[in-house]
Amino acid sequence: MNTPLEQLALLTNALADPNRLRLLAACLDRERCVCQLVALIDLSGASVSKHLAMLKGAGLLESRREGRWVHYRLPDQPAPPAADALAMVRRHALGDEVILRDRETLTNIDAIEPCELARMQREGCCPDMSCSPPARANRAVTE
Amino acid sequence: MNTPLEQLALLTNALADPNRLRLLAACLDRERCVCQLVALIDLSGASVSKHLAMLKGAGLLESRREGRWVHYRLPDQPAPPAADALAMVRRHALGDEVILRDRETLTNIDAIEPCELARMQREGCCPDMSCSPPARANRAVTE
DNA sequence: ATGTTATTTTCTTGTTTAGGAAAATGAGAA
DNA sequence: TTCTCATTTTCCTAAACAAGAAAATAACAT
Repeated sequence: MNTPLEQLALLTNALADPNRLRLLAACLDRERCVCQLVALIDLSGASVSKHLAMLKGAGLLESRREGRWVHYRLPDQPAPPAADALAMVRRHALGDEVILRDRETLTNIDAIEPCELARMQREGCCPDMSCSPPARANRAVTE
Repeated sequence: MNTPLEQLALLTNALADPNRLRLLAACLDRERCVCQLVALIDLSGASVSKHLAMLKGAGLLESRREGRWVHYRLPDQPAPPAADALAMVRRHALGDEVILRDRETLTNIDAIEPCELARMQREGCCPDMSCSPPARANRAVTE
């Protein structure tokens, strides 16, 4: 579809944003629902969705719909340039402080069901999960 | 100086432009003078200079001054992320049509001394080397 | 010194991009 | 159906970017 040069520019352009790198890094070990990624990154859902679409357009992520939720994950068989790019991100982003903090936050997020998480976001509590202790922090906002 | 994440974003941003990829690819096998790169790419000298500065700022190129001419080349020991990026460019850009055509053009350009090349550019002949046969085409503008 | 010239920087303009708000879409639930 | 709601798209604004022209540097020539 594109010339290799344009393909490479598309790929690197998709990586050329800290928020997109964080989103991509968050999907490196498992698939993530959009609402989880919104909980992780301090951006509107619309912006997160657009960033994810860009990563998908570059062949760095795939998406899968499950009911109301959409999950993003690494491609089963990424094209060679994308595979190289992913390897580079793996090697050099995982040592970053922000990414490390993200990974901790994600373990908290993983402890919450997507529907609970979505409700918390709807009701405006802890958009960045800063109030959730390691165990699981879904009771504080229930009633 | 920067966090690894910012460093990676800086690096990928530097690669996220077809003209910059062409400039970088042109330096993959040997160092190149700015005037050679201006002869290769259809952009003003100012724009080429800015693109090169960006590649240099990302750690993908070094520069060396020799008299009036400035030569750009790959770093002796690129930082690990830059080294990975360069390997990626090597693997995936060198098959591109534009890059292949550039490499042919560069063999023509290499046959011309920098001072001749600069004079040709000054006097407005063949800014893209399209008139230079394989041997060396510097007489046509000499008179 | 003065001039010449290759490169860089500054300045300005048009295009692209990131971001949020609001409307639209898609998929369950009632 | 109608409602709810997660996600995407559209529309808009502000910041970032690419490009050339012109001014500023840097280095050699005279």
